[in-house]
Amino acid sequence: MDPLDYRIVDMLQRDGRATQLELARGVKLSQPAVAERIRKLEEKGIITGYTARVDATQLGKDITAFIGVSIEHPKHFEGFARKVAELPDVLEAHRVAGQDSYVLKVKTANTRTLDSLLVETLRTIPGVTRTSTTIVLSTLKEDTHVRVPDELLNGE
Amino acid sequence: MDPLDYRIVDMLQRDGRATQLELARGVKLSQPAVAERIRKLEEKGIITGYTARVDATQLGKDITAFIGVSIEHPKHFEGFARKVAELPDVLEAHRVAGQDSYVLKVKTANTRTLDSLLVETLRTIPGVTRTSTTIVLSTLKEDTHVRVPDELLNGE
DNA sequence: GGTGAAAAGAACCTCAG
DNA sequence: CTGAGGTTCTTTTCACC
Repeated sequence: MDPLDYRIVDMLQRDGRATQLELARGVKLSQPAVAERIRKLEEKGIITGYTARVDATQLGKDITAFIGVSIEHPKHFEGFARKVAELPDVLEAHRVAGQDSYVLKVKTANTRTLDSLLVETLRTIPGVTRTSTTIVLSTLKEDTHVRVPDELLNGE
Repeated sequence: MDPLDYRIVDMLQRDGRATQLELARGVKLSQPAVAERIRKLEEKGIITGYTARVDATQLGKDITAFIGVSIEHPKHFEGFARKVAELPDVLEAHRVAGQDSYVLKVKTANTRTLDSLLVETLRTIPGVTRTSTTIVLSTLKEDTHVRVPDELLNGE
């Protein structure tokens, strides 16, 4: 990983459909050199894929919420993880330090579907003792772009 | 938006570099028909862009955390929003209902940079009275893929 | 590691039907 | 929307530095 690799990663986060030639101009290398670097970045798992960003509201998901989930005993963690991984409205699931065992980020159609997710789905998973839901009123920023520090983009 | 549009959106979320021909095969339309639908989906803002997914850890961000921020009075909301939008380690910022005024999702290098973000940056923004930080221990799932309900992918 | 040139393959746009 | 055609662009390959 040298500064050129970091800059390629940065550019691809800004435009996931950038061509090798465009990237090559950006980093001042030849296009085959960029092709080789991208191949290695993907191989190393630094670039894990490419995706289209979408407006969830226009796909009928009007509610975003964070849900803290308490689980009574660590023996239930694995079962919980397996269940939650399959729920389509759960975009993220993190195990966390603190009161709650997990924090979920969900995008769901409306309050009815949120209610159903909470009481019919999450609370029926073994070990779940409590959920605490924080509803998002408005979103200022919702990036996935992991910024690379300037020191890494230039020369240390 | 008909089922074919939903399927195109779904496929592009899975592979943001899918070609028009690949998508055309997936939805059983001709390639020019798909090109036109994508153009309209972008124009309507349903597809908002394309991005490479990356492994934040390999880019030196070892810590993910959620930070609840309390602000003493709504008059400080706008200033807070402006400041926070520029912080590179803050990937998301949501105004929320409940105790806290905002919830931030951050990815940062280490505990030192997290501490600096909290005490040197966030707590110095006018109106911020309190922050509560929830550190992520492990992540089960961190998608951006907004799943489209099966009813919409097929025929209602 | 990188370059440059050239080949091979796709992608995308246009347009008549 | 389709199908075909043409143009352009990407990507791969390879000899050489």
